[in-house]
Amino acid sequence: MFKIEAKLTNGRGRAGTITTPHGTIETPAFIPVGTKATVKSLTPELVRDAVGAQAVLANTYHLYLQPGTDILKKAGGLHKFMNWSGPTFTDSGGFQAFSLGAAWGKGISKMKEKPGENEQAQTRHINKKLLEGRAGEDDSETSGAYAKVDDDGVTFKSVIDGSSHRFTPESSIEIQHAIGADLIFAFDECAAPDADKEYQKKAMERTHRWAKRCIEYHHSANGRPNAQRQALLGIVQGGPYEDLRRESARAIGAMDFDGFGIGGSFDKGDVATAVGWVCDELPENKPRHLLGIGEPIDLILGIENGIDTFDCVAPTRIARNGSAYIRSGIGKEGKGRINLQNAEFASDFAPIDPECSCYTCKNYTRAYVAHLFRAKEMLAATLTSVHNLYFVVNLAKEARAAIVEGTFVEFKRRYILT
RNA sequence: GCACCGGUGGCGGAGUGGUCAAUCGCACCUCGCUGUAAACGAGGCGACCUAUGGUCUUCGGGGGUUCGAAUCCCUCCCGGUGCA
Repeated sequence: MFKIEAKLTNGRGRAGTITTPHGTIETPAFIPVGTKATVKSLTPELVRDAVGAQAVLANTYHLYLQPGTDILKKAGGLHKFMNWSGPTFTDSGGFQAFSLGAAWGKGISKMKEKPGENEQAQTRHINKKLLEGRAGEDDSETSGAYAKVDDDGVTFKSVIDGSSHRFTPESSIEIQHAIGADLIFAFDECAAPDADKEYQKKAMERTHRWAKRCIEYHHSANGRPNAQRQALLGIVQGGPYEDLRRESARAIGAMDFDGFGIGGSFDKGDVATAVGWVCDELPENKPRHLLGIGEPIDLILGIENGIDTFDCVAPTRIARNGSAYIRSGIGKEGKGRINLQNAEFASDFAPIDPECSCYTCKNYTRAYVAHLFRAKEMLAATLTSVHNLYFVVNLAKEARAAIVEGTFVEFKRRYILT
């Protein structure tokens, strides 16, 4: 299923291929997120041809709520339903235990500012939590407005209609079998970045127990049509702590998974370090997916540290919110992105990124896209999403070529000014 | 010509003697977004200063009443409606 073609001599990175029933993924690769069986604002044809994506990743929780498992089955599975003929992933729904649970309403993401790095941001979060009376809530279980975790599974409220639902490792895998993606993820618990080490350990151990249950259920489901064709990836947790990360990678790495996901919360700016710990412990002959991480700088450093595939909502989300990636400034004082809604771009008739050769940059100007945003036209999101996704997809492709050709150092230097 | 209603910050529109440099919405200016609760969220938006405070100038123009006016009175200008 996974084949390594080339490796870095002075790093953990590798170039390879993941073979699936719906085609091959050349790695490293960026996988666009299509949570509800759609990459927001794009047609599958744009995702394939304009973006050049090899695979997409959908979400079990969201598809289970809407349109529901039965519709996916009747449609003949995710591929047919959304008219995407290439490889697909589904996330297990475990992340929603975090985003709809501990993180709900707190304005926090899984990326934590390192202490002292941005005290204002930290203070803002704390104040927000105090204002909402949430500080210090919950003890043994992670709970929030829409999700509550216990040892057996997670109880959810639908964000659509408030109805109650429950996921367990078994039910998550069962639903993922019905959806029929080529690569599916074990059901895990993503602990909040503000959780203490004790809780991170607890969530990690729970994730390990759930991992075993996922494997058992997956392997026992021989009668089901999709099960044997689907690759099951286990998820490493452990938060920002090296000992937990290594412990988790060893435990998950020893289980009978087809590949691995690295999930959970990280210290901002230190993702690559944590990724390195994990990849040092994981078996080399299976693919590694970094869940939910994918800013350009993270891609470059993640690839260097042994990641094969990435998914991330950032390219499409910031696109819809008016920001576009540009090559200059990545990882340095420049931000590596521009906010097209800033006044300066209203009459800037250059392409979004002068160095980019995507469909948007070849045909449209910053001023035009800026106008679309101000006018609240849908095309703004489409054109900017095409650019941002092309940017990260292409970045991973360039990295792959650089690994194969032995020019990764030069590749890295082109983007990151050191 | 007479009568009535109305003129508030870029726009719309609150306020109708002190707690008003003036609620709110839009626009505008920034910032943030990392397994999508997200085409979203946050902050700013008269000027100046020895800034968790102070000073000055603002509610069509001018004048007045009052300790104090966007708010009351007089007058002028402008807009709308009605009657001749």
